[in-house]
Amino acid sequence: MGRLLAGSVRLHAPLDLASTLHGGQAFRWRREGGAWQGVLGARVVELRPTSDGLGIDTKGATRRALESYFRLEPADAARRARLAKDPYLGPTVAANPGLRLLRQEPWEATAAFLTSANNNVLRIEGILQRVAERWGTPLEGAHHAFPDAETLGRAREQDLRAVGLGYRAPFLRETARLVAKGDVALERGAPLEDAREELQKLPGVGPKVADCIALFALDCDDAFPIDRWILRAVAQVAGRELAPREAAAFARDRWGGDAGLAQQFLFHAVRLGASAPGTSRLVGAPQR
DNA sequence: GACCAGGCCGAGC
DNA sequence: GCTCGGCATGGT
Repeated sequence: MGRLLAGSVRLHAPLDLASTLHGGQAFRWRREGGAWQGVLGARVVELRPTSDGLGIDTKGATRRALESYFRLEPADAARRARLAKDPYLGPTVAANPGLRLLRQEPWEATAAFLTSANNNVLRIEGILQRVAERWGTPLEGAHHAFPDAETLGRAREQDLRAVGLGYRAPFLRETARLVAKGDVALERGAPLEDAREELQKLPGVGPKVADCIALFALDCDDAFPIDRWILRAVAQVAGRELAPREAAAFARDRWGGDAGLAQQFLFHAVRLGASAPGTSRLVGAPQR
């Protein structure tokens, strides 16, 4: 399978594939033995840690594409260094050098996080897989490209419901139509407030989903998506319960333009804690 | 059989 | 402006 093997690239950077690709940012990567397989654009990509554990061997994508997707860039390193000095977040940052923010394709991220509303990660993954299998272009290895907005805008609502979208089916369909028509632009480079306003024109996209799209696809590094998990994590940092609006202000004050990456560390830490009873406290949080 | 999941929408104040 | 109920679905 020459196409899958093409573009072999070795990355030398701390890159924890499990926490990054399976940590609530992206939903279409699959672990195959010791490797992770997914789709970037129209190409199947395979990622495998090197035997020394210090790098990643990749197939199917260019170095440029991978460095963009995993944000292997100076600005990210600087962000990490600043967060490492945060008294609460520092130990978590130091303990997880390979946890990264992703720069995903905007339309797929929009569809994915619209699907994520009031849903859980396992179901989101299943739904998006079925959407890709049903409407996406087949690729090698039983993978599929994610269907474009025009295609999903033409899908029948009952078919979208049948893959598990439930009441989100008409939202996804109408959102796809608006994006396909160009009525709503999914473009990088706009300030967070502008991106949020534009994204929330889409049905099924509210403040939280808009922040996820802005952070994980549109380069809004100050976006701070607040879900139930993050609210719990921020409460730990702040030492008291906060309303979502207060939590947003807290994050803005404390982490500013680094809030998005801070959020990913918080999400990782608090979810890890939830799956390991007795360790829910953030690494480095004060004893109370 | 509740309750929860990376919430949003529309109705009623 | 705000709060609140409803909502598809599948797993604990």
